[in-house]
Amino acid sequence: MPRPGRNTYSDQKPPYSYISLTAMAIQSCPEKMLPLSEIYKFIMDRFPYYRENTQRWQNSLRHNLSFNDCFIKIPRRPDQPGKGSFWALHPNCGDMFENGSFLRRRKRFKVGSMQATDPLVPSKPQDAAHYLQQQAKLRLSALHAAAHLPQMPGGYNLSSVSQPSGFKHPFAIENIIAREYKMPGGLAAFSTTGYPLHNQLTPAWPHMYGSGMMDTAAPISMAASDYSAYGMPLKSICHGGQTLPAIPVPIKPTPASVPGLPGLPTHIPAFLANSPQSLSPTSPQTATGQSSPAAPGEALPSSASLQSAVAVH
DNA sequence: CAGTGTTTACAGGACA
DNA sequence: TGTCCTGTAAACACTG
Repeated sequence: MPRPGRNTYSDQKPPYSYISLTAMAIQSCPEKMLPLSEIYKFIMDRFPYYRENTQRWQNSLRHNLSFNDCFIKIPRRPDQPGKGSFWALHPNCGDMFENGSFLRRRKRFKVGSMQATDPLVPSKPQDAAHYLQQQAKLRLSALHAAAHLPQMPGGYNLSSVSQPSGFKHPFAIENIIAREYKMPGGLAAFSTTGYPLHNQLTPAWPHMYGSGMMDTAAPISMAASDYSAYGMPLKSICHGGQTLPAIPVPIKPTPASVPGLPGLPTHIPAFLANSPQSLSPTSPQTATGQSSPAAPGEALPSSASLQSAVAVH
């Protein structure tokens, strides 16, 4: 396991498998699905190690996408031209890494043999893709609606519409990082002195740092809502932005999920959502819900809000 | 033609 | 030690 340097081991290989990296990329996007090129971009933005030998690791990554059932290919629709499909995580693949290691999975995710995590989630890839696309539609509508919701006094407090259960997908960078906090020995320092998330994020995610998305006190603005957590305009991800599939997808529905809208919005990784300070192990990033910052991820409406939002549309 | 997606093969490491 | 997972390479087909 590579040991992070004092401030970074940016040029060393990250302690994540391609599956982890890909899952991170997908999870980091509020739409919970990304085209291959955006997955590449995410990894290269965040991990300088992968800015070299691109052909090698990108081939490996593509191999993983095709080979592993935990990734689902979601075809573009006619109104979203472009090359390649979107890739999403299978809704039931949530606990592959529950052994705490993101280098090696506890077990390989197989569609046929997987545990029925959620009866509402189709197990067949095609059905799952369709399911994800439907969820995406709902999410996009919700995002759109949320962006036009009237401002709450003192600003639109997104935490009030965030997932109440605080569920975090195991693939979320937030969880990956958090897990590493708990790791004894080497990786203990990883998250604090390891990847320079802040340093890398700052230039790479100007919209967050610049628009108040990362500012715990700043209300979410319309401008901010126009941008995904990916640091690029939602419109560009959504290819026109009106109907497109790219909406976040629930990985594991929460008990709070509304029937009919299983597990709707989940979250956005905290590293996208929180200020750099909150990456500290001692930071109260766990205080999600109440004082939770108006993070892009938390910006997703709750299931109930979603329903009404969708209904409005 | 470049990018994307699929498949096969093999080596190496982790784990039971 | 055998099995499983991961990483890598390569060939090939498809598509915009």
